[in-house]
Amino acid sequence: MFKETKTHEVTTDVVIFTIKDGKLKVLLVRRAHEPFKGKWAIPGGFIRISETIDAAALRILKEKTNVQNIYLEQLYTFGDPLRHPTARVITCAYFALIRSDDIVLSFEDNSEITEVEWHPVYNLPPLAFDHKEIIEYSLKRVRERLEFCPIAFQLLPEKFTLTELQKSYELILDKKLDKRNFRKKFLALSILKELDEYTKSGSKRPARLYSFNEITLNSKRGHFFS
Amino acid sequence: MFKETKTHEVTTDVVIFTIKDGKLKVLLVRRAHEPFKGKWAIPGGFIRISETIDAAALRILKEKTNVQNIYLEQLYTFGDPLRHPTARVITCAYFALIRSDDIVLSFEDNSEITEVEWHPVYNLPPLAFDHKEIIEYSLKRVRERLEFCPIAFQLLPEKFTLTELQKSYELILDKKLDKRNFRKKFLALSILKELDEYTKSGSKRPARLYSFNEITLNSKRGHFFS
DNA sequence: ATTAAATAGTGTATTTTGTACAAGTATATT
DNA sequence: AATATACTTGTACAAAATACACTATTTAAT
Repeated sequence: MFKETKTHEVTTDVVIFTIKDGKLKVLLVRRAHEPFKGKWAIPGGFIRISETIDAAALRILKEKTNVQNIYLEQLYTFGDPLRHPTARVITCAYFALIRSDDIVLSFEDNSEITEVEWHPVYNLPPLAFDHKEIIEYSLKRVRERLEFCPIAFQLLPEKFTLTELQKSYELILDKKLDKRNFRKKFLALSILKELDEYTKSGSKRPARLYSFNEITLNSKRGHFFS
Repeated sequence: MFKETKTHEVTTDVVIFTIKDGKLKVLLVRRAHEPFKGKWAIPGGFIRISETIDAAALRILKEKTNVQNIYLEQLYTFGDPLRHPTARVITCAYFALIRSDDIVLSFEDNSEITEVEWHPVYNLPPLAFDHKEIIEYSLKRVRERLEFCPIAFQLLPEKFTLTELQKSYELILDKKLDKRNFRKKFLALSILKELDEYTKSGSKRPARLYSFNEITLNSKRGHFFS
C-alpha cells in the first residue's frame, strides 16, 4: 500500500471530557482541510521531534483550552495503516478531564480548524478518521479509572456538594446510583473534607459543601463503584 | 536537540513472559550493535509502513519464539526524546504470556542480535534504553489483568494441577496465596474443567488435572486476587 | 510390613463489602 | 401557614473475602 521507504507520521490526539449543562461532553474541532474537510474531529497534532509525547498532548490541550496542570493519561496508540486515507499516521491518544467553567476555547489562529465546540458524548456528530472509536475507548477507560480513583474531582469546582459529585459519576457511568450508598461509600473513604459551608440556597434546602483532601489514591482495595 | 525536519522512527518492543524452572522470566536479546552494543534488551523492531502495530508486535514475537495465536496486549507508548541516544525513536510496547515448553528460541539469521535468552524478571541484567522501565510497567499491567481474567492460563500447559495454577499466580503477584481460598475461588468461577486424569505421581500423591473451559471472561465483578 | 516424608485435598466461622430500601429536615415560594 | 423541593440519614440482608488446620494418598526408606 505505502512504499516501505515512506515514513510514518506520529501525532497525538486528545479526548477532552467535561461536564457542561448537565451533560458529559467532549471537545471537538471542525477540520478546515482534507481529508475529512468540514468533519468534526478530536483535537490533535504532530509530535515535535524533541518533545515528549506527554508534552505534545499537553500542548494540544493548552492550545485549545488554555488549561494546564490537569489529569492527562495516555490511552492507546492507534496505528492501522488504513485509518488515514492518504498517509501512514500513527496516533498516540490521550484523554483528559477538565472543568468547563473558566475555560475559553480558542483556535489560536489555527488555519487547520474552523470551529471548536463541546459535544455531548452520548450524541456525537459523524467524526473524522477513527475518532469515534477513540472516544468510545476513552470513555471505557474513564469508567475503569473511576472505579479505582475519584478522578471525577477533575470535573468539579473546588467546593461541591455530594449531589454534584454523584451526578458526575452518573454521567460518566451512564446509570443511576443509590444516593445513600454513594454517600456512605464516599464518606468512608475519607478523601472528602467536610466544609462548614453550604450552598447559598438558590433553590431549596442548602447542601453542605465538600472539597477533596489531597488525593492519595490506593485505598485498600481501591474500588469505588461498579 | 533534533532538527525539526528529522523524522521520528517508530518501533514496537515486546515483553514476553514465561514460567520456566519455577521462575517468572522474560525473553531478552543481546544487541549486536551500538547503541548499547552487547547489552540485553527486549525484542523489538521497526513497524513497517503498511503493517498494523499489532501485526508488527506479532511478527517480532514470531521471529524470536515461533509462537503465534497468543495473548498479546498493547502496553504503552514510550517516546521520551532522550530514550535513544542518537535518534528520536518512539516505541509502542506490547506484552505477551507464553508457555516456554515446546518453544525454540531463534535469531533467524538476524545480525542485530547475538543471543536470545530467558532471564528471571526479579533478577534482570542491565538493560538497554528504557527497557527496565518497560518491563516493570508490563509486570504491573499483568498483575492488574490477573485480577480480572485468568490470563495465567497462557503460561500453563493444556492440562495442569491446581497447585501449578496457584504457583503461576504466586510468581506473577510475587506473594503467597492461601491454598483453600485459591481453590474455592477458582472452582466457583467454573472456568475449569475437572479431568479424570492425574499426574503420574513422579513424586508423592498424584494431583488431579484440570483444563480451561473456553475462556469467557467478565464474571460478575471480574476480580480474582488482590 | 511399618514408618516417614512429601504433596494433595478439604470446610467452617468471621469479617468486610455491597445492595436494597423510606422517612424526616431545612429552606424558598405561594 | 401550607406546600414544594432538594438534602440528609440508617438498617437489614446478601455476597464476597479472609483466616485458619487437619486428613488423605502416594513414594521411599527401614
